Order: sequence, then structure tokens, then C-alpha cells
Amino acid sequence: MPPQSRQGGCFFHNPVNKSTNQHSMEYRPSDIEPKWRKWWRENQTYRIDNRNGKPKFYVLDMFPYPSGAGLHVGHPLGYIATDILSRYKRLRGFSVLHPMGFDSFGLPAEQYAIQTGIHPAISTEQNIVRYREQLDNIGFSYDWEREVRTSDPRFYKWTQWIFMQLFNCYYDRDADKALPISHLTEIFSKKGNKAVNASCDDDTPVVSAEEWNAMSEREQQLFLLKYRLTYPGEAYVNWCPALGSVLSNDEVKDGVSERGGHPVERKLMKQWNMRITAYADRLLDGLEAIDWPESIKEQQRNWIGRSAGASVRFAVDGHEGVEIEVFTTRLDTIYGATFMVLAPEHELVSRLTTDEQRQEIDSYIKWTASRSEVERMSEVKKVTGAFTGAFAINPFNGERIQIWIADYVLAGYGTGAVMAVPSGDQRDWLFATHFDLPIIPILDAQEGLENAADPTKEGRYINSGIINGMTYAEAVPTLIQWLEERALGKGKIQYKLRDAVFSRQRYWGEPVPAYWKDGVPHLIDERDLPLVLPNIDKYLPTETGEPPLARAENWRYAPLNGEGEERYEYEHSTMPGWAGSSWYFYRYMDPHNEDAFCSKEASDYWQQVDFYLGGSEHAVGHLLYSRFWNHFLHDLGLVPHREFAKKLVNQGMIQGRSNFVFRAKESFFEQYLHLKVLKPFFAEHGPMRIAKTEVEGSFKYDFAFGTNDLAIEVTSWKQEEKIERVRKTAHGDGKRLMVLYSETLIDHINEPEAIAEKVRQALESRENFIADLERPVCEQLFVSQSLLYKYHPDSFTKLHVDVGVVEADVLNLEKARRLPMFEKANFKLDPDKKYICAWEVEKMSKSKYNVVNPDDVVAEYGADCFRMFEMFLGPITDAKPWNTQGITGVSGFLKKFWRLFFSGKDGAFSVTEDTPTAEELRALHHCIKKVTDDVERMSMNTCVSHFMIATNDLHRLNCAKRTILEPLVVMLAPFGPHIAEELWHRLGHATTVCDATWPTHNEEYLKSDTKEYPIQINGKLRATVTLPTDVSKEDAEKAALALEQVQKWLDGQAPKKVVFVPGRMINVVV
RNA sequence: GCCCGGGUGGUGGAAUGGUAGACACGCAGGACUUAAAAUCCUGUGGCUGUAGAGGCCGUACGGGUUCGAGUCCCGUCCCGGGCACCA
Repeated sequence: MPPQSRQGGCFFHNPVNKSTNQHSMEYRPSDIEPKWRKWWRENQTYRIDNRNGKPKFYVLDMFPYPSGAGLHVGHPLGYIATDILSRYKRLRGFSVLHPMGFDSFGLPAEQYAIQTGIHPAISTEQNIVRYREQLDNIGFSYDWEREVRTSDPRFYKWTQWIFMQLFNCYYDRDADKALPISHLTEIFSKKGNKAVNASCDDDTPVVSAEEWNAMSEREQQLFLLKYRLTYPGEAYVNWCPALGSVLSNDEVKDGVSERGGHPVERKLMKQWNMRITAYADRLLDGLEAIDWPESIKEQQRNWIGRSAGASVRFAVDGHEGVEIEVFTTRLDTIYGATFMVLAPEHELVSRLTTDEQRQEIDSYIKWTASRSEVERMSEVKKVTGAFTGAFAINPFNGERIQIWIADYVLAGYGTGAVMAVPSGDQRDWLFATHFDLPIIPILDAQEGLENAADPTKEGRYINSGIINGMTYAEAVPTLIQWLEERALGKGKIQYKLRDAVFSRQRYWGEPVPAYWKDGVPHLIDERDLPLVLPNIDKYLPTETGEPPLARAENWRYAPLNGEGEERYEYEHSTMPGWAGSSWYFYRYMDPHNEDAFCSKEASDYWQQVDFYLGGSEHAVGHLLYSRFWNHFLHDLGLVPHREFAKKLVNQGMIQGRSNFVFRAKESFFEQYLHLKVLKPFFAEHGPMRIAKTEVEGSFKYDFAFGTNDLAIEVTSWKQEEKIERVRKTAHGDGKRLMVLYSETLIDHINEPEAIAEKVRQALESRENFIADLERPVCEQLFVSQSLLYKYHPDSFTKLHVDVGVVEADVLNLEKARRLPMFEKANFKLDPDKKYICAWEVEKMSKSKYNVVNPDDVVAEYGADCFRMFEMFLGPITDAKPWNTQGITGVSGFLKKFWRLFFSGKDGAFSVTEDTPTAEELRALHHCIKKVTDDVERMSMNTCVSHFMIATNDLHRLNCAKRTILEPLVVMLAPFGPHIAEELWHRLGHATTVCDATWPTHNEEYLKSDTKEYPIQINGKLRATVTLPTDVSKEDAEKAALALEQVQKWLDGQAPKKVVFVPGRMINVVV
């Protein structure tokens, strides 16, 4: 018996005392797991304080959207991994923040509200309760005191507050940070806007101080919108009149709405924007400083799409005043530009085309227009184009170059014009080769130009006027300076990034804390936050197409809160899903603060997220917008770091493994009858043939025997008309007719002899019409996948079947028959009496019947087993299909681990205080070393393996010693917290295992006197020899060469060389 | 087309340039049992073989570096993800 707890407060809570008297000491997760979850809750084991002397560690999961479908086994994969990391860090003495919350604004709840009229807050609350239950079931160490919900007014108050700060700021490029608008207006009033280097709209006019001061208040406010970091603008959206809503890009398929297939139109709508473009450079540069997956960084770089280059204006020969502007990232290649290509849609095409070329150009444009976007994009290798007859002048050398049009240049990109450099660009090279245009080498390092372009930047320029002999680094500034001096162009940085649309014409989102007065938006007073979402009668747009919030009655703002004062309309759109998730990680630090989104004290302690885990699908949405907001909050001095997450890891998706069954179609039964039943009769009654004459578009009979007057028709007994028709035909032909109901075949599907017997009787009978009078039982037949190859593939309908009734791809017939789809079904089984299902890996989703609920797995194997199995599947970063094959291995491990402690008589607790042997210590310390290393690098799957190895070793050694087992319990605690807590208390501890200390390994115990050295001959393993670990090179070589195996390979010769790697191997080179 | 991953037994997967296939599933055989479950033991990359010896092949394919390559380099093919002619 373990020594009893004496630690007052915890004594009553120590549930071990209740269960120690139970006679069986079997490992029963269903007993111990709920017990400890309750205990943790009562003892507030996972509560974490902001004030303590420990070093901090912040582990964050991407919080889930609480959907109605509940949690599936894919969600917890990341949560388990971070839970292990968190518990591990805690055991290593860190104060760990590991919170969870809900991204609870979103479309599905709104869609549900539209259908049912139930307020999204209610359905969301229900879904959250369900998620909580499911999460709690898995034994996570979240501090639920810190839970956040983005749809909670106490939370979105601060989302709105941050929005207001954005509205009140502009981006000052000289200060390289956001500054208050008041700073801007001060400069405007003294020096005009030319004195400010700030991010603003492209069309912002230059105003002097006088002009600014002469503006009305309203005009000034409108002007300032061009600078604010959030501002109302106009944007094209996918408007679907039939659904009365705006759709996201992926809700639109082939120009119609995905749901319902309604037409979608591009509509210009007033939308709030976020001036994220102001931060483009910082978002790009910031990537260097963070430990995020390269693929995510790359996606963000591509999204930001910064390209440094130059815009150059080309004059057109014979067209005074006409200039074609091109943007190029390789200005250094301009002397190699031997022609120019315009998009067929380019506005100058018609003007520049000469009369001789007019017809060719027109027909090319016509042809282009007929091609779909897909064609234009996919036919990369095909070169097409047409010459306009016009010539552009290269500003650097005055060369006349031909102007062509080609559909590989798109009007929407850049200026819709390209200067073509065939020696450096492969597409231009193909074009030049095809149309026999000149190719001029421009760098002495370019090679193989007769076969392909060479885009190198190496070497020195040739044929390149003012940059001849220069390197790339020298050439670019020289060219730009030349251009700028002559005002023919300028150095330019282009971004693909656009300002982010921040409005949604939806109900279930954060209201924008602004109201409209004379067409100008104003912020509401901070005192009036949160601006709470009003109730409305229907969750749909108004008849006039206004967003749902326009339905709210009397929802207007009184800036002075005065009675009888004029009230103004609030903004009616709401914020997008990414608003709340762009800063939520700070709220966890200080979740109940009513005076700030997060106190300085809290953010000073927790700093930034140390480890963030989530899916890569958020690469450019959430993860870019969060960085943007964080940079902004940092500019305001509200958060300590520019980047909110130091390290990010992507978890792989757990895919569903769908199972399929095959339902037989009519034609299957004819094939079946032929193959399984009729063949034995051929010898006797001649080969079966199908009557050639067609009746009413189908064959006369399914089967008829050559030497017998019997015809056989296979059909459903419900097809009374058909049966009657065939019967008449048979009568006319003088044939006897047997009708075999397909349902009868289904009833006897696994016993073809029964049907054969019916046919035999029919053949011997003299009756003209033979059909069963009994009504068959089954109506549908499902054929095992293993039998399909015998039949025509079109004879089956492939259907998803609930994976819950399939075990290892074998259909559980008993369970399956309870499903409606199999209610009147029979199954054609393979010779092993099994129904084999087909399988495919697909996204896990309700509609594919492949969703596996963690609760079911937890109920069967326990939460600890579930946790460890998910980890055991493989590296967390890899995508993999869910497959419980193999869970028994983890389950067996836990039982085995448990038995280490209960190996006494009748499974009594049997841990001893004996001194461990060297071998036992080696097993333990090897495990400590491996698991510690592996947790640090998030290799949870190999950790589980090492626990298994240690357990197997200790079993073999019959080890039940506290010195060995107790450290193992501590190490297991992050992985299987329930079993560890139970064993920890059994070992006599009264406080939680979470506060134990992670063991450290002692290299001394791992040392071994001998080592089995592999002996290689020319790098191939040929023998092994056991040598002292600290064997000298000479002795090792001597021992190796003495081996019979080695002598055989040496064949009397001396070795050329012997390589000895101490502690590793010996390689003899012959 | 470009960018980023990846390709290892029947399966999931191990392997700081140093004994490829740890650990587990599955499968086969055995022990215990009236039986089953549970548990335990043995075997399990392929071919060959004198079969508990030995040999050959083997980490997508072809080369290379190295005493030694799953790992590093070059080229090819295939799979997954991202971007879409970004000039």
C-alpha cells in the first residue's frame, strides 16, 4: 500500500483512498479518468497566475470555430501536441500559459439562424457547450478561467476599440510607424500634405496649408479618410441577388453560387478597408525574425508580392505624344529588349495598328476573345501573337522595336505591356524564335542562347550602352538614375498586396463602432463601447439590399447622449471573421480586464506566443492579418513585440478514411445468373443465348436455351407490366417463360444452388409460365468489393457507408442492418463470409460519413490511449488519414505499463523500494534522454515508442522499483495525464503529478563496458564483433582483421585502409 | 510554367553521413484456456540457399561526392500543397 497522504487540504480530494479497496487492479480508464478530471477541476490544477517567479512559456492553439457538427478526431491532434508540450514545460519549471477559447462569430451560425430563426448567440452557446464537453473528455490542461469568445461583448468591446485606434492613425513612412491623425492635421495646417511622407490613397491630391485650412470640417474629414488605417471605400464584391447576400470567392463556382446555383454579379459596394499595404514592407521583413515554417513565409511573401523594378516609358515611332509604360523587374536587360508585347485588350492597340496589319490584328483579337481563361492559361507552350505594324523607341539607345500583341500578356496585370528580352526570358525567347525576332545577348555569362533563354544575373554586360562592363549590382542604379534624370521613368516598388476589405454584409459579427453624419463616418465615444449587436427580426438583408443590421429598430447613435438630440445611423456592416482572431492571443493574458484589452503588466510578463500550432490553411488570412494588427499595436506601444508568435508549427490535417459499399443495379443480376447458375446447364441444354430480336428497345428475353424451349427473364417482382409484356411475347414465340425475380436472387444470393434448383425444375416442368408466388423479402443487394471484378463495373452504384459500421474495411453486418440504407438489403459475401468495403482518403466531413468522433474512441480505449494514439500516428506536421488500426498497440502499452505497478498477487500494487540494477537504470535513463530530446523537437510519435521500449525492457527485467518507475510516471504525465496521476498518487504523493519535476538523465548509466561493433567491408556490413567501449584504434583494427569473415574478404591481401569511428563502426577497405 | 514539401516492408512510421526498416499494426506459428477474450513467446523487406550457415538485391529512377549515402550534390519521374503568364 502506498503511504497515505498527510497533506491536509488535499486529503479529502485524494480519490485513491476510495478505490484502493477494490479487489481488481486491472487498468480501467473508465474508472480513473473521470475521477482525476474531477479532482483537477476541484483543485484548480490548471489555474495559472500572472504573478509568479517562474520563467514563462506561452503555448497557443488556433482556437476553433464551434460548428454544429462538433469536434472530430482531426481537431485534437494539435491540441494534444501542445498539451504535451505545455505539461512538459510545466514539469521543467516554467509557468505555462496554455489557453483555449472560441472563434465564435461566423457564417454557419448565421446560416442556421436564417433557416430556423434561432438567434446565433443561442446556437453558438450550445455548440460551445458541446465542444467543451468533448475537449474536457480528452483531459487537456487548459485554464478555462481564461477562456475567450470573440462573440462575447466583453471581448469584442476591445476588437472595436482596436478598430478605433486604427481609424485614428495614419502610417508615417519617415517615422516608419503608425502615428495619430492629430499629428497629420497639425502638419497639414502648417505645411500642407506635401510635407508628409505617409501611406495614402493613390488619388490623393496635393494640398497646401492654405487649401487645407480653407476646407470645411466635412471636407477635411473626407480628406483624412485617404490616410486613416481603416477607411470606408468601395470594392467589388460577389453579389448574389437570389440569396440576398455577398459571397466569398470560394462560394462562387463557375459564375454562379455554389449553394443553389444562382447568378452572381460583380457589384461595387461601400466597404471598410484596412490599409494593410502601409505595412507591406514590415510584414515582409518581419518574416526574417520569426521561426515559422518556410512554406508559410513563402506564401506570405508571394501574397505581399513585392517586386522592385522600374517603370519605363517608351515613345512610339510616328505617334507624337503616345507613350507606352512598362514595369520591369529586370531593367538591367533593357538593351536586350528587341520587341514589345501588349495585351490584346491594351487601349493603344487599335490606335497603333497600321492599315496593312489591321486585318491580322483584328482576327487575332477575335480569336483571343473566343478562348477561355483556362485555355489562355493552360497552353503555355503554344506561341501566338500578331504584329501591330508599329514601332516603339527604346529610350536608352533609340532603337526601333516592333510592337506585337499576344495573349500571354494580361491587361489586368501591371500596365498590360511588356518589354520583351528574349535572351533572358524564356517566354520571350520562344516568342522571338517563333516569329524570327532578334535575340541579343546582354551578359557575357549567358550561355546556350541558341537553345533557350538564360536569365542569369552573373557576369558583365555586353551590347548594353551605358552599362557595358558593369555587374548587375552596378547596372541597376546607373540605369535608374539615367531614367530619372531624363524623366523617362523611375525606380518603383510594386506590391501585389491590396488593402483588406473589412466589411461584411452580415449579422453575426462585431458591429463597427462608427456612425454616419453627412456622409462622413465618425467613431462613437469610447465610453459607449461595446457597441452591442442589436436584435433584429430576420437575419437577412433588407428589401433594399441593406445589410441585416439596417433592420434594427431605433438603432441610432446620439453622440452627446442627450435627450431629443439628433441621432445618427450606425454603420450597418459588421466586421469579418478575422477581426477577433487578429488579437485574441493577448486577451488570454488578461481575460477579465475591463479597462484594457490587456494590461501592460500582463503583456510584459507573457510577452509573445512562444509556440503557436495550427493549420496551414490560415497561411495568408489569419496569420498575415494578425501580424498586421500586432505591428500596429506595437507602434502604439501597447504590446512588447512586433511579431506576436515567435515560433509557428503547422499541424497536418487528419483526413477521413471513407468506406464504400456497392449496390447492385438490374444488369448485375443477369450477369450473376449467367456466371453462377446457368453455366452447369449449358452442356445439357445448349449454350445460353440472348434472343436477337428486340422488343420495344430491349432484348426479347434475358436468356434462352439453344436446345430447350425455356426462356428466362430477370426482373423485379414490382415490374408487373414488363412481366406481362414478356409473357405475351413468349406465348407468341411458343416459348415457355420463367420469371426470376431479382429480389428472389437477392434472398438466396449466397446460395446459388437454390436458384439452380429452381432452374432445373423449370427445365423439367411443362408449365408455360413459371414464377414465384411468394413475395421476396429483400429489395436491394450489396456486393462485396472483393467480388466486383467478376462483373461489369457499371452494374453497381458506389455509396458512402458510415465508417461506424465498418471494422478494418469489413462491414459489420449486424450493425449495418440497423441503418436505414440497409433496411431491406441483402449482402453478397466473399468466400470468407465477409463483406469487404472499398475505401478512399478524403476530407473528413459529415456528408461523406467518415467523421470519427473522439468521444467514441475515448469511451472505448480511454482518453490517455486516444491522446497517445493520435501522437503515435506520425509526425504532427504530416497529413494522414485517420485509421484506428494500430490503436490496440497503444492500448496494450498502457495496460502493460500499468502492470509494472500491479504485478503482485491478484494484481496488487507491488512497487518496492529496492535498489535498481544497472540494466534497469540504463532502460530508464535511455528513455529520459530520448523522450526529453524528442519532446523538445515536437517528435511525439517517437516519444511514445520510447515509452514502449522502456516498458518492454522493464517487464523483461521484472522491475517494480520506485526509483525506476516514479520518473517514468512523471515523464508519462504529459502524454497520459490520467494514468500518470493515478499511479503518482498510488506511489504515495498527495499533490498533482503536474507539479513534479521532470527527470534528467545521467550519462553514467548509459555507459556500457562493451559495444557490438559492426564490421564493414567496403562500407557493407559483413560481421559484428563485441569490443570494449573504449577500445583503442589499434586493438579495434586488430580484432576486426582477425575475424574469419574479414580474412575471407581480404583473401590474403593487406587492407588498403581501415576506418575506425569510436563507438560507431569499423570499415575495412579492401 | 514557377515556388515549397514529399517518395523507405503488406500498413503507420524509425534512422546527428556510420549495423536501413526502431516502435506498433497486420499476418503466421506456438503457450495458457472446455472455448473465447486477455496475456505471453517465436517468426516476419525481397530473391537465393546447403535453409538457425552463406550469398545477392533493396529507401522512386539515373549519375556523382565519400572509406561509407535513405541522409549531401546534379539530372529525371511521380505524388501532395501553394501561386497563376507578377513582366
